[in-house]
Amino acid sequence: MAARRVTITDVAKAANVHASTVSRVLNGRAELSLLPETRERVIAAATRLGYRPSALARGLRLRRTFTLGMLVPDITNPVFPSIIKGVEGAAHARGYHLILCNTDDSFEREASYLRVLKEWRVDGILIASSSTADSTIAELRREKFPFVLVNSASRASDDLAVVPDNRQGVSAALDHLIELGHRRIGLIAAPQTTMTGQERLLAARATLRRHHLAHEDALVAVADSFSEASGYSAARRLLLDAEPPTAIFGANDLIALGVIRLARELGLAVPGDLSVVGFNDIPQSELFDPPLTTVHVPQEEMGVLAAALLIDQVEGRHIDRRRVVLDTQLALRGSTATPAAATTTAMRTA
Amino acid sequence: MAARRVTITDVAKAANVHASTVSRVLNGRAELSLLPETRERVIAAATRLGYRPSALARGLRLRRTFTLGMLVPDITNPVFPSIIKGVEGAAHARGYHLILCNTDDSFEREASYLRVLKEWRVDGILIASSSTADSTIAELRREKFPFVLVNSASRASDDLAVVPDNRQGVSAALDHLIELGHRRIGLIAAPQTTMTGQERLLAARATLRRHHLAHEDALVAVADSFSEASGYSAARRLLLDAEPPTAIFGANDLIALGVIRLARELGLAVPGDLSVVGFNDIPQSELFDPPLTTVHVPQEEMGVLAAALLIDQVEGRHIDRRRVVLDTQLALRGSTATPAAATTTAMRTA
DNA sequence: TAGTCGAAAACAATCGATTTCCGCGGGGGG
DNA sequence: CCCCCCGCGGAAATCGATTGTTTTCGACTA
Repeated sequence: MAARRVTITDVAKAANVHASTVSRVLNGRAELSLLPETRERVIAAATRLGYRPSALARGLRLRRTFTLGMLVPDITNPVFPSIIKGVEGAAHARGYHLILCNTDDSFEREASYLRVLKEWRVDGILIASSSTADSTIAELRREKFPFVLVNSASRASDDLAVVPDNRQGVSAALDHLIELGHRRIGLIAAPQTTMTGQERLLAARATLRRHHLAHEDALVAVADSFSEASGYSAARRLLLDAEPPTAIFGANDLIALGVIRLARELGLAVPGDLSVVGFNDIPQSELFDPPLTTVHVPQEEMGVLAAALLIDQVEGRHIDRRRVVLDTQLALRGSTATPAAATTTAMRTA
Repeated sequence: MAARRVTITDVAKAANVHASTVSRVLNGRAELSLLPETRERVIAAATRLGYRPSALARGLRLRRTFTLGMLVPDITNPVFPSIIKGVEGAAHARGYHLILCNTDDSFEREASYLRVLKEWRVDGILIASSSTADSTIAELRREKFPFVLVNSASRASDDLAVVPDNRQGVSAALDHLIELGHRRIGLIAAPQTTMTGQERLLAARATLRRHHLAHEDALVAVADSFSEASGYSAARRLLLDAEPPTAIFGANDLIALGVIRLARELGLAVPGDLSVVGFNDIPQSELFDPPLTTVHVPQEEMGVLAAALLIDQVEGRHIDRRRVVLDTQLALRGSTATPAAATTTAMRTA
């Protein structure tokens, strides 16, 4: 198959020196006393032969790979590409690259990938996979393996993490609905096996309580996953009820889009008959029908910060904030309106 | 730092055998005459110590890593996550994993990542990066390095590739517009430095010619990239013209969305004043305002097939079709209508 | 009883780098 | 004149696995 790669020994032979000398020339620290002439000869030989050191051999010897692993629950959820882009950019800028693993929301694959990443001796791991089993993280923690949580935190507050301010975001979203005059507000929570799911639901309930609004069970549905399909079927449980809500808060944008899809199928106008708010502000949010009102999260920045945090840890730099919480901001768009508008707008859809 | 990993020697010591014996027990082929008792002892020791072989060491020795590399031009373009998901799933099922690299449409990063992937001795490379410099591919070809092109082909027809049928797709899209009665059809092409860009523009021109329609230069704009922003600014050049088109075909969905965004800003109703068609059928296409009429491409399947093709090549299996061309299908949705509707619908928007 | 055979497991080379430890030769100081 | 030190670069160990070759040892046969 592929032509034999050129090794350090080949270069050494070509330059008439020992392999160790080649190594010294190519990555010796500041002037290890090498004859400039030798240095040049080696470099010439290396470039002439197109020498590229084997990352495998180097990693084995150095016990470092300059590689980060990243676990993502579902790459087709548009939040993640943005985060990944941030991570990737920051990592690249600091000389690291990324092995990306899509766990498909499966515990099993998550565990399997985690093993693989360790077998590859990645220098650190980024976990965006919100369903991460606590035992998995606990193991990393126990082994003192460098890792950073992105987008979703863990229970243990001294794990390194970069997360959006869920409480603030959720609260802003619900305040907005309430201010518009909504009283029957439905909540579609994300799976309660995830921290994100728990936090957002908790924050939502707290906000409703603060406004002295009932939050009956009939107004809360828990989606099976962070996907549009799950949002759709969870929404069924709220909207087919005898007394449906006039507004729904979805734990993320895909869930909110699922709600909108169902609403459309049921002939409900959004926002006329039903206001919908999401969370994340995924790309193209303002091009949806209607443009999605949602909680903006600085996704790419989150990725950048997470990568920086991880690399700092890997390189043994001092870390002053173990948990970075990013401000969110409500993006007001077209999917929310006063409940009163219901009748007039319904006409158009009918 | 992390506790020292347990190595094969540790297991050997614990089981009171030689390291080579451990290796044979753990991955020796069918019965190399090992005492069952020894076998059990080794396995017990390995599991007790939680032994995980070092992929680095094994890769070095085996000259195989069971790892594939993948180059993607822009992970935030929603086509790619779907493709990646397919690739990842298929690879995982066959015991491979994926190093994903986002080239950000930069030649330089592409070349840099390609080097990195080779340094890591990935077994093969998937290239979805449509702007791939021919020289880059030529090098892979010369070195007989296994690679497969996904989503965009190369000029050399015997490179392995899995691509959508651009000609068929484009033709269907334009046939549809023409059938609706459009005569002034604008084309927003993708960068002509990419094969995809060239093919789709060529196919579009051929289709217009087949219908005996003029395709003046004023009706063709070339976007700088496959992004919404580029689509937006390219659209300016067509829509601010004295005699703007009544329909626009965008070389991909993001470009089409850029057109729609501009149209909206200009107060043009879509599809009333302007019909828009895209290409790819990215997720959530039917939730846009208006739901996007676009050429459906089986994205995940493309990824699955590409991974299978690459692995077949890597494993030396026989390959019967070097280029797999997948059928596309026009997804008729709300962004296209007869040009006549222009006046009536314009009212609503105004 | 000596010799042969074969199963079981140890030995050692190898993959391709990095790095510690030395050796060699020459210059300077005592 | 001898010794020490320093600059340069070679030798060899090491990282953690895999695998071809030997060794060991017990059993069986002549």
